[in-house]
Amino acid sequence: MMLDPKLIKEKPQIIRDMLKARNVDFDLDTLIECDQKRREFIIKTDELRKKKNQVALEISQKKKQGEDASSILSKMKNTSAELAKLEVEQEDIESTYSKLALTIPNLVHESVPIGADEGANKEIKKWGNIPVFDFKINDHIDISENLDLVDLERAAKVAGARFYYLKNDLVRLNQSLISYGLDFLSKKEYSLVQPPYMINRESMEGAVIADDFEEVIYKIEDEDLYMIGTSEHAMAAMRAKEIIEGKDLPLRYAGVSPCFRKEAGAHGRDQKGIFRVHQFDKIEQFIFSRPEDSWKEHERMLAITEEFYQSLEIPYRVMLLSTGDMGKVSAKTYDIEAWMAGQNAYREIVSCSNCLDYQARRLKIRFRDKTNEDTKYLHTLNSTLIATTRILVSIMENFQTNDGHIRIPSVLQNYMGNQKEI
RNA sequence: GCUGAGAUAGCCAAGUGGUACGGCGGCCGUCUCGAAAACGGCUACGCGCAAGCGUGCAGGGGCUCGAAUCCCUUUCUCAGCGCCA
Repeated sequence: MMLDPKLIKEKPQIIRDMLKARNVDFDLDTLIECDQKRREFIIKTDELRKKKNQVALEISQKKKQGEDASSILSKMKNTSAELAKLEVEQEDIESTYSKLALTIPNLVHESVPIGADEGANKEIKKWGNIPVFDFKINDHIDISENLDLVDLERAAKVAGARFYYLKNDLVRLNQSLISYGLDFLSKKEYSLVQPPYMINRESMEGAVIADDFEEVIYKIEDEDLYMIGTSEHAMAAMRAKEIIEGKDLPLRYAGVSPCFRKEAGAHGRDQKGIFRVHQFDKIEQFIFSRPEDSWKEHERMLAITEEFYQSLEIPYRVMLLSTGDMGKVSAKTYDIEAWMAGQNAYREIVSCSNCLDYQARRLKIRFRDKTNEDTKYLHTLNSTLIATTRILVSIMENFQTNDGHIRIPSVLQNYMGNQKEI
Protein backbone atom coordinates (compact mmCIF):
# COMPACT_ATOMS: atom_id res chain seq x y z
CA MET A 1 0.00 0.00 0.00
CA MET A 2 2.91 2.31 0.64
CA LEU A 3 5.35 0.75 -1.74
CA ASP A 4 4.14 -0.90 -4.92
CA PRO A 5 2.88 -4.32 -3.72
CA LYS A 6 4.31 -5.82 -6.90
CA LEU A 7 7.77 -5.12 -5.51
CA ILE A 8 7.09 -7.42 -2.58
CA LYS A 9 6.18 -10.23 -4.92
CA GLU A 10 8.53 -9.67 -7.82
CA LYS A 11 11.56 -7.74 -6.61
CA PRO A 12 11.92 -8.15 -2.84
CA GLN A 13 15.67 -7.59 -3.21
CA ILE A 14 15.04 -3.90 -3.92
CA ILE A 15 13.22 -3.63 -0.59
CA ARG A 16 15.91 -5.64 1.18
CA ASP A 17 18.59 -3.28 -0.16
CA MET A 18 16.60 -0.26 0.98
CA LEU A 19 16.18 -1.66 4.50
CA LYS A 20 19.90 -2.32 4.66
CA ALA A 21 20.76 1.15 3.41
CA ARG A 22 18.44 2.72 5.96
CA ASN A 23 19.61 0.29 8.62
CA VAL A 24 16.08 -0.20 9.93
CA ASP A 25 14.76 -3.27 11.63
CA PHE A 26 11.86 -4.58 9.58
CA ASP A 27 10.34 -8.02 9.30
CA LEU A 28 10.28 -8.30 5.53
CA ASP A 29 10.01 -12.10 5.55
CA THR A 30 6.71 -11.96 7.41
CA LEU A 31 5.47 -9.34 5.01
CA ILE A 32 6.38 -11.50 2.01
CA GLU A 33 4.69 -14.49 3.59
CA CYS A 34 1.54 -12.49 4.38
CA ASP A 35 1.47 -11.10 0.88
CA GLN A 36 1.55 -14.58 -0.60
CA LYS A 37 -1.15 -15.87 1.75
CA ARG A 38 -3.21 -12.80 1.08
CA ARG A 39 -3.17 -13.49 -2.65
CA GLU A 40 -4.16 -17.12 -2.07
CA PHE A 41 -7.11 -16.00 0.04
CA ILE A 42 -8.24 -13.58 -2.63
CA ILE A 43 -8.30 -16.38 -5.19
CA LYS A 44 -10.18 -18.74 -2.86
CA THR A 45 -12.80 -16.25 -1.67
CA ASP A 46 -13.37 -14.89 -5.16
CA GLU A 47 -14.04 -18.43 -6.31
CA LEU A 48 -16.67 -18.89 -3.57
CA ARG A 49 -18.28 -15.56 -4.34
CA LYS A 50 -18.55 -16.60 -7.95
CA LYS A 51 -20.35 -19.76 -6.89
CA LYS A 52 -22.62 -17.74 -4.63
CA ASN A 53 -23.54 -15.39 -7.41
CA GLN A 54 -24.40 -18.29 -9.70
CA VAL A 55 -26.65 -19.90 -7.11
CA ALA A 56 -28.32 -16.59 -6.29
CA LEU A 57 -29.12 -16.21 -9.96
CA GLU A 58 -30.63 -19.68 -10.04
CA ILE A 59 -32.81 -18.95 -7.03
CA SER A 60 -33.95 -15.72 -8.51
CA GLN A 61 -34.94 -17.39 -11.79
CA LYS A 62 -36.82 -20.21 -10.07
CA LYS A 63 -38.74 -17.76 -7.93
CA LYS A 64 -39.64 -15.69 -10.93
CA GLN A 65 -41.09 -18.77 -12.59
CA GLY A 66 -42.94 -19.70 -9.42
CA GLU A 67 -40.90 -22.86 -8.86
CA ASP A 68 -39.82 -24.21 -5.50
CA ALA A 69 -36.25 -23.13 -4.67
CA SER A 70 -35.93 -24.60 -1.19
CA SER A 71 -33.42 -27.31 -2.21
CA ILE A 72 -30.87 -24.83 -3.48
CA LEU A 73 -31.47 -22.44 -0.60
CA SER A 74 -29.57 -24.77 1.69
CA LYS A 75 -26.76 -24.99 -0.86
CA MET A 76 -26.56 -21.23 -0.77
CA LYS A 77 -26.56 -21.23 2.99
CA ASN A 78 -23.61 -23.62 3.11
CA THR A 79 -21.61 -21.63 0.62
CA SER A 80 -22.25 -18.42 2.55
CA ALA A 81 -21.12 -20.05 5.77
CA GLU A 82 -17.98 -21.38 4.13
CA LEU A 83 -17.21 -17.94 2.73
CA ALA A 84 -17.82 -16.25 6.07
CA LYS A 85 -15.34 -18.61 7.72
CA LEU A 86 -12.68 -17.92 5.10
CA GLU A 87 -13.28 -14.18 5.35
CA VAL A 88 -12.47 -14.22 9.05
CA GLU A 89 -9.13 -15.88 8.35
CA GLN A 90 -8.52 -13.50 5.48
CA GLU A 91 -9.12 -10.45 7.65
CA ASP A 92 -6.50 -11.74 10.04
CA ILE A 93 -3.89 -11.98 7.30
CA GLU A 94 -4.90 -8.66 5.78
CA SER A 95 -4.57 -6.86 9.08
CA THR A 96 -1.08 -8.25 9.74
CA TYR A 97 -0.15 -7.42 6.18
CA SER A 98 -1.34 -3.84 6.22
CA LYS A 99 0.11 -3.13 9.65
CA LEU A 100 3.52 -4.15 8.36
CA ALA A 101 3.04 -2.60 4.96
CA LEU A 102 2.12 0.76 6.48
CA THR A 103 5.35 0.95 8.45
CA ILE A 104 7.79 -0.02 5.71
CA PRO A 105 9.98 2.96 4.79
CA ASN A 106 10.17 4.47 1.33
CA LEU A 107 12.72 3.52 -1.30
CA VAL A 108 15.94 5.51 -1.38
CA HIS A 109 17.28 7.40 -4.39
CA GLU A 110 20.65 6.20 -5.63
CA SER A 111 22.28 9.57 -5.01
CA VAL A 112 21.58 9.44 -1.26
CA PRO A 113 24.70 8.79 0.83
CA ILE A 114 24.47 5.71 3.00
CA GLY A 115 25.35 6.26 6.64
CA ALA A 116 24.22 5.86 10.22
CA ASP A 117 23.45 9.47 11.12
CA GLU A 118 23.94 13.14 10.25
CA GLY A 119 27.68 12.56 10.18
CA ALA A 120 27.21 10.96 6.76
CA ASN A 121 25.31 13.92 5.31
CA LYS A 122 27.00 15.55 2.36
CA GLU A 123 27.46 19.28 2.04
CA ILE A 124 26.73 20.12 -1.57
CA LYS A 125 26.71 23.91 -1.56
CA LYS A 126 27.54 27.00 0.45
CA TRP A 127 26.16 30.47 -0.22
CA GLY A 128 26.87 33.87 1.28
CA ASN A 129 29.53 35.34 3.48
CA ILE A 130 29.44 34.58 7.15
CA PRO A 131 29.07 37.95 8.92
CA VAL A 132 32.15 39.28 10.70
CA PHE A 133 31.63 41.48 13.77
CA ASP A 134 34.05 43.94 15.33
CA PHE A 135 32.19 43.79 18.64
CA LYS A 136 31.14 41.11 21.07
CA ILE A 137 27.93 39.57 19.74
CA ASN A 138 24.92 38.20 21.59
CA ASP A 139 22.73 35.19 20.91
CA HIS A 140 19.04 35.63 20.08
CA ILE A 141 18.02 35.05 23.68
CA ASP A 142 20.01 38.03 24.97
CA ILE A 143 19.08 40.21 22.03
CA SER A 144 15.35 39.56 22.38
CA GLU A 145 15.55 40.13 26.11
CA ASN A 146 17.38 43.45 25.70
CA LEU A 147 14.89 44.69 23.11
CA ASP A 148 11.80 43.20 24.82
CA LEU A 149 10.95 40.97 21.87
CA VAL A 150 10.32 37.58 23.50
CA ASP A 151 8.92 36.53 26.88
CA LEU A 152 9.91 32.96 27.66
CA GLU A 153 9.36 33.00 31.43
CA ARG A 154 5.72 33.96 31.30
CA ALA A 155 5.15 31.51 28.44
CA ALA A 156 6.60 28.80 30.68
CA LYS A 157 4.22 29.86 33.44
CA VAL A 158 1.21 29.81 31.12
CA ALA A 159 1.96 26.89 28.79
CA GLY A 160 5.25 25.26 29.77
CA ALA A 161 8.74 24.88 28.40
CA ARG A 162 9.36 25.48 24.67
CA PHE A 163 6.58 28.06 24.39
CA TYR A 164 7.05 31.79 23.90
CA TYR A 165 5.34 35.10 23.68
CA LEU A 166 6.57 37.10 20.69
CA LYS A 167 6.37 40.80 21.42
CA ASN A 168 6.43 44.20 19.78
CA ASP A 169 8.45 44.53 16.56
CA LEU A 170 9.25 40.80 16.51
CA VAL A 171 5.51 40.15 16.02
CA ARG A 172 5.60 42.51 13.05
CA LEU A 173 8.76 40.93 11.70
CA ASN A 174 7.15 37.49 11.97
CA GLN A 175 4.10 38.70 10.02
CA SER A 176 6.36 40.37 7.48
CA LEU A 177 8.21 37.14 6.84
CA ILE A 178 4.92 35.36 6.21
CA SER A 179 3.62 38.09 3.90
CA TYR A 180 6.89 38.24 2.00
CA GLY A 181 7.04 34.44 1.69
CA LEU A 182 3.50 34.20 0.34
CA ASP A 183 4.14 36.97 -2.18
CA PHE A 184 7.37 35.28 -3.20
CA LEU A 185 5.74 31.90 -3.89
CA SER A 186 2.76 33.49 -5.63
CA LYS A 187 5.19 34.72 -8.25
CA LYS A 188 6.52 31.17 -8.71
CA GLU A 189 3.23 29.58 -9.80
CA TYR A 190 2.11 28.37 -6.38
CA SER A 191 -1.50 28.59 -5.20
CA LEU A 192 -1.93 29.76 -1.64
CA VAL A 193 -3.62 27.52 0.88
CA GLN A 194 -4.48 27.97 4.51
CA PRO A 195 -5.39 24.46 5.69
CA PRO A 196 -7.24 23.06 8.70
CA TYR A 197 -4.93 23.07 11.71
CA MET A 198 -6.48 19.86 13.00
CA ILE A 199 -7.08 16.80 10.85
CA ASN A 200 -8.47 13.33 11.46
CA ARG A 201 -6.44 10.18 11.94
CA GLU A 202 -7.06 8.79 8.48
CA SER A 203 -5.62 11.93 6.91
CA MET A 204 -2.69 12.04 9.31
CA GLU A 205 -1.76 8.45 8.51
CA GLY A 206 -1.42 9.35 4.88
CA ALA A 207 1.54 11.59 5.56
CA VAL A 208 3.00 10.25 8.81
CA ILE A 209 4.07 6.75 9.78
CA ALA A 210 2.15 5.49 12.82
CA ASP A 211 5.26 5.09 15.00
CA ASP A 212 5.92 8.80 14.74
CA PHE A 213 2.51 9.83 16.05
CA GLU A 214 3.29 9.57 19.75
CA GLU A 215 6.56 11.48 19.60
CA VAL A 216 5.50 14.26 17.27
CA ILE A 217 1.76 14.82 17.04
CA TYR A 218 -0.67 16.32 19.57
CA LYS A 219 -4.05 14.64 19.83
CA ILE A 220 -7.27 16.36 20.77
CA GLU A 221 -8.85 14.53 23.67
CA ASP A 222 -12.06 12.60 22.89
CA GLU A 223 -12.04 13.70 19.25
CA ASP A 224 -10.74 12.07 16.11
CA LEU A 225 -8.53 15.11 15.57
CA TYR A 226 -4.79 15.77 15.59
CA MET A 227 -2.96 19.09 15.52
CA ILE A 228 -0.95 19.33 12.31
CA GLY A 229 2.82 19.15 12.77
CA THR A 230 3.14 20.93 9.43
CA SER A 231 0.70 21.98 6.74
CA GLU A 232 2.25 19.22 4.63
CA HIS A 233 -0.03 16.80 6.49
CA ALA A 234 -3.16 18.72 5.66
CA MET A 235 -2.14 19.46 2.08
CA ALA A 236 -1.18 15.88 1.22
CA ALA A 237 -4.57 14.71 2.48
CA MET A 238 -6.38 17.53 0.68
CA ARG A 239 -6.47 15.54 -2.56
CA ALA A 240 -6.91 12.09 -0.99
CA LYS A 241 -8.94 9.56 -2.98
CA GLU A 242 -9.02 11.83 -6.01
CA ILE A 243 -8.19 11.15 -9.62
CA ILE A 244 -6.46 14.25 -10.92
CA GLU A 245 -6.40 15.16 -14.59
CA GLY A 246 -2.91 14.90 -16.02
CA LYS A 247 -3.16 18.30 -17.66
CA ASP A 248 -3.53 19.91 -14.21
CA LEU A 249 -0.12 18.64 -13.06
CA PRO A 250 2.07 19.79 -11.50
CA LEU A 251 -0.07 21.25 -8.72
CA ARG A 252 2.07 23.53 -6.58
CA TYR A 253 0.64 24.69 -3.26
CA ALA A 254 2.01 27.14 -0.73
CA GLY A 255 0.45 26.26 2.61
CA VAL A 256 0.63 28.67 5.51
CA SER A 257 -0.21 27.55 9.01
CA PRO A 258 1.00 27.24 12.55
CA CYS A 259 2.71 23.92 13.29
CA PHE A 260 2.44 21.98 16.53
CA ARG A 261 5.08 19.50 17.66
CA LYS A 262 5.64 17.58 20.84
CA GLU A 263 9.44 17.47 20.42
CA ALA A 264 9.28 14.45 22.72
CA GLY A 265 12.60 13.05 21.56
CA ALA A 266 14.49 16.30 21.94
CA HIS A 267 15.08 16.51 25.68
CA GLY A 268 17.91 18.84 26.51
CA ARG A 269 18.56 19.93 22.93
CA ASP A 270 18.16 23.61 22.10
CA GLN A 271 16.48 24.02 25.44
CA LYS A 272 16.62 27.81 25.49
CA GLY A 273 15.12 30.41 23.25
CA ILE A 274 12.79 30.01 20.29
CA PHE A 275 14.89 27.73 18.10
CA ARG A 276 13.10 24.49 19.03
CA VAL A 277 9.52 25.11 20.15
CA HIS A 278 6.15 23.40 20.31
CA GLN A 279 4.48 25.91 18.03
CA PHE A 280 5.66 28.00 15.10
CA ASP A 281 4.39 29.50 11.86
CA LYS A 282 5.46 27.97 8.61
CA ILE A 283 5.01 28.34 4.88
CA GLU A 284 5.29 24.94 3.25
CA GLN A 285 5.65 24.10 -0.43
CA PHE A 286 3.72 21.01 -1.48
CA ILE A 287 3.72 19.61 -5.00
CA PHE A 288 1.68 16.92 -6.74
CA SER A 289 3.76 15.90 -9.74
CA ARG A 290 3.89 13.47 -12.62
CA PRO A 291 6.25 10.63 -11.69
CA GLU A 292 8.59 11.44 -14.56
CA ASP A 293 8.86 15.09 -13.50
CA SER A 294 9.32 14.70 -9.77
CA TRP A 295 13.13 14.89 -9.67
CA LYS A 296 13.05 18.01 -11.79
CA GLU A 297 10.43 19.49 -9.46
CA HIS A 298 12.59 18.57 -6.49
CA GLU A 299 15.54 20.56 -7.84
CA ARG A 300 13.27 23.43 -8.84
CA MET A 301 11.83 23.63 -5.35
CA LEU A 302 15.29 23.65 -3.80
CA ALA A 303 16.39 26.40 -6.20
CA ILE A 304 13.33 28.52 -5.33
CA THR A 305 13.97 28.09 -1.63
CA GLU A 306 17.63 29.04 -2.05
CA GLU A 307 16.62 32.13 -3.99
CA PHE A 308 14.37 33.09 -1.09
CA TYR A 309 17.23 32.96 1.42
CA GLN A 310 19.55 34.79 -0.93
CA SER A 311 16.99 37.58 -1.11
CA LEU A 312 16.97 37.69 2.70
CA GLU A 313 20.80 37.84 2.68
CA ILE A 314 21.04 34.86 5.00
CA PRO A 315 24.16 32.71 4.49
CA TYR A 316 23.32 29.04 4.19
CA ARG A 317 24.58 25.68 3.10
CA VAL A 318 22.72 22.84 1.40
CA MET A 319 23.09 19.36 2.84
CA LEU A 320 22.14 16.11 1.15
CA LEU A 321 20.86 13.94 3.97
CA SER A 322 22.18 10.43 4.43
CA THR A 323 19.97 7.38 4.82
CA GLY A 324 20.41 7.52 8.59
CA ASP A 325 19.24 11.13 8.94
CA MET A 326 16.44 11.08 6.38
CA GLY A 327 12.76 10.56 7.20
CA LYS A 328 11.16 7.22 6.37
CA VAL A 329 8.66 8.79 3.99
CA SER A 330 11.24 10.53 1.83
CA ALA A 331 13.34 9.05 -0.98
CA LYS A 332 15.74 11.99 -1.00
CA THR A 333 15.99 15.03 1.22
CA TYR A 334 17.99 18.24 1.04
CA ASP A 335 18.26 20.31 4.17
CA ILE A 336 19.15 23.96 4.09
CA GLU A 337 21.04 25.14 7.12
CA ALA A 338 21.22 28.84 7.84
CA TRP A 339 24.09 30.57 9.57
CA MET A 340 23.24 31.57 13.11
CA ALA A 341 25.94 33.94 14.31
CA GLY A 342 25.09 33.61 18.00
CA GLN A 343 25.68 29.88 17.83
CA ASN A 344 28.56 30.21 15.41
CA ALA A 345 27.03 27.37 13.39
CA TYR A 346 24.79 26.41 10.50
CA ARG A 347 21.42 25.19 11.80
CA GLU A 348 18.58 23.43 10.00
CA ILE A 349 15.84 25.67 8.64
CA VAL A 350 14.50 23.85 5.58
CA SER A 351 13.80 20.26 4.64
CA CYS A 352 13.10 19.57 0.97
CA SER A 353 11.95 16.05 0.06
CA ASN A 354 10.72 13.93 -2.79
CA CYS A 355 8.39 11.24 -1.46
CA LEU A 356 7.79 9.57 -4.84
CA ASP A 357 4.46 7.71 -4.83
CA TYR A 358 4.71 6.73 -1.16
CA GLN A 359 2.22 9.24 0.24
CA ALA A 360 0.09 9.05 -2.90
CA ARG A 361 -0.39 5.31 -2.39
CA ARG A 362 -1.34 5.78 1.24
CA LEU A 363 -3.76 8.55 0.35
CA LYS A 364 -4.94 7.04 -2.96
CA ILE A 365 -4.09 10.07 -5.05
CA ARG A 366 -3.94 9.16 -8.73
CA PHE A 367 -3.94 10.86 -12.08
CA ARG A 368 -4.55 10.06 -15.70
CA ASP A 369 -4.23 11.89 -18.98
CA LYS A 370 -7.02 10.17 -20.87
CA THR A 371 -10.19 8.89 -19.28
CA ASN A 372 -9.88 5.48 -20.91
CA GLU A 373 -6.36 5.01 -19.57
CA ASP A 374 -5.48 3.33 -16.31
CA THR A 375 -5.00 5.65 -13.38
CA LYS A 376 -1.48 6.01 -12.00
CA TYR A 377 -0.19 7.17 -8.63
CA LEU A 378 1.40 10.59 -8.79
CA HIS A 379 4.42 11.81 -6.84
CA THR A 380 4.38 14.19 -3.89
CA LEU A 381 7.11 16.57 -2.80
CA ASN A 382 7.37 18.97 0.08
CA SER A 383 9.72 21.64 1.27
CA THR A 384 9.76 24.26 3.92
CA LEU A 385 9.90 27.75 2.52
CA ILE A 386 10.15 29.29 5.95
CA ALA A 387 9.65 28.23 9.53
CA THR A 388 9.50 31.72 11.00
CA THR A 389 10.95 31.23 14.48
CA ARG A 390 14.23 29.86 13.17
CA ILE A 391 14.60 32.69 10.70
CA LEU A 392 13.83 35.17 13.44
CA VAL A 393 16.75 33.65 15.34
CA SER A 394 18.99 33.90 12.31
CA ILE A 395 17.99 37.49 11.56
CA MET A 396 18.40 38.61 15.17
CA GLU A 397 21.85 37.05 15.43
CA ASN A 398 23.26 37.78 11.96
CA PHE A 399 21.86 41.29 11.61
CA GLN A 400 22.64 42.60 15.11
CA THR A 401 24.31 45.98 15.24
CA ASN A 402 27.05 47.46 17.41
CA ASP A 403 24.51 49.46 19.42
CA GLY A 404 22.37 46.43 20.25
CA HIS A 405 19.71 46.71 17.57
CA ILE A 406 18.67 44.50 14.64
CA ARG A 407 18.95 45.60 11.02
CA ILE A 408 15.88 44.52 9.01
CA PRO A 409 16.73 42.70 5.72
CA SER A 410 15.98 45.10 2.88
CA VAL A 411 13.33 42.90 1.21
CA LEU A 412 11.31 42.97 4.44
CA GLN A 413 11.47 46.72 5.03
CA ASN A 414 8.45 47.35 2.77
CA TYR A 415 6.44 44.95 4.87
CA MET A 416 7.54 46.79 8.04
CA GLY A 417 6.39 50.22 6.90
CA ASN A 418 9.91 51.02 5.69
CA GLN A 419 11.32 50.50 9.14
CA LYS A 420 15.05 49.72 8.84
CA GLU A 421 15.93 48.62 12.32
CA ILE A 422 14.46 47.10 15.45
C1' G B 1 -26.92 21.76 19.61
C1' C B 2 -32.19 20.50 17.83
C1' U B 3 -35.58 18.98 13.75
C1' G B 4 -36.04 17.32 8.90
C1' A B 5 -34.11 15.78 4.08
C1' G B 6 -30.06 13.59 1.78
C1' A B 7 -25.06 10.81 0.35
C1' U B 8 -25.24 5.80 -6.07
C1' A B 9 -19.14 5.86 -10.92
C1' G B 10 -15.30 12.41 -13.26
C1' C B 11 -20.44 15.13 -13.16
C1' C B 12 -25.95 14.54 -13.22
C1' A B 13 -29.21 10.76 -12.02
C1' A B 14 -32.99 6.07 -11.95
C1' G B 15 -33.48 2.08 -8.95
C1' U B 16 -38.31 -0.09 -1.88
C1' G B 17 -35.25 -7.59 -1.39
C1' G B 18 -33.27 -11.25 -6.88
C1' U B 19 -27.11 -9.67 -12.36
C1' A B 20 -26.30 -1.16 -10.71
C1' C B 21 -31.45 2.08 -15.92
C1' G B 22 -30.08 6.16 -18.33
C1' G B 23 -27.80 10.95 -19.54
C1' C B 24 -23.58 14.54 -19.73
C1' G B 25 -18.49 15.28 -20.13
C1' G B 26 -13.87 12.90 -21.72
C1' C B 27 -10.81 9.22 -24.62
C1' C B 28 -10.19 5.72 -28.81
C1' G B 29 -12.07 3.96 -33.37
C1' U B 30 -15.30 3.83 -38.00
C1' C B 31 -16.67 7.41 -41.75
C1' U B 32 -14.11 12.04 -44.07
C1' C B 33 -9.19 15.50 -47.92
C1' G B 34 -9.97 17.39 -42.90
C1' A B 35 -13.56 18.62 -39.29
C1' A B 36 -18.56 18.39 -37.46
C1' A B 37 -22.51 15.03 -37.16
C1' A B 38 -23.72 9.97 -36.78
C1' C B 39 -22.40 5.12 -35.16
C1' G B 40 -19.37 1.51 -32.10
C1' G B 41 -16.17 0.74 -27.96
C1' C B 42 -13.88 2.59 -23.52
C1' U B 43 -13.97 5.83 -19.12
C1' A B 44 -13.49 2.85 -10.05
C1' C B 45 -10.44 -1.17 -7.55
C1' G B 46 -8.35 -6.19 -6.81
C1' C B 47 -6.65 -11.24 -8.31
C1' G B 48 -4.85 -13.85 -12.59
C1' C B 49 0.46 -15.31 -17.75
C1' A B 50 -4.20 -15.22 -19.93
C1' A B 51 -9.25 -16.40 -20.72
C1' G B 52 -11.77 -14.61 -17.15
C1' C B 53 -13.49 -13.81 -12.14
C1' G B 54 -14.46 -10.94 -7.97
C1' U B 55 -15.30 -6.32 -5.29
C1' G B 56 -17.49 -1.34 -5.32
C1' C B 57 -24.13 2.32 -4.15
C1' A B 58 -20.62 7.66 2.25
C1' G B 59 -18.02 4.33 6.64
C1' G B 60 -19.07 0.32 10.22
C1' G B 61 -22.42 -3.48 12.03
C1' G B 62 -27.09 -6.48 11.68
C1' C B 63 -31.57 -9.37 9.61
C1' U B 64 -31.78 -12.64 5.07
C1' C B 65 -30.51 -18.22 0.86
C1' G B 66 -29.70 -13.27 -1.28
C1' A B 67 -29.15 -6.02 0.52
C1' A B 68 -28.01 0.10 -3.09
C1' U B 69 -32.98 -1.32 -1.27
C1' C B 70 -35.03 -3.38 5.47
C1' C B 71 -32.89 -2.38 10.76
C1' C B 72 -28.95 -0.13 14.08
C1' U B 73 -24.83 3.18 14.24
C1' U B 74 -20.96 6.85 12.79
C1' U B 75 -19.44 10.70 9.55
C1' C B 76 -20.45 14.40 6.16
C1' U B 77 -23.84 17.70 3.06
C1' C B 78 -28.29 20.74 2.56
C1' A B 79 -32.65 23.43 4.79
C1' G B 80 -34.92 25.59 9.10
C1' C B 81 -34.28 26.86 14.27
C1' G B 82 -30.84 27.90 18.37
C1' C B 83 -25.96 29.56 19.99
C1' C B 84 -21.61 32.25 18.70
C1' A B 85 -16.10 35.62 17.05
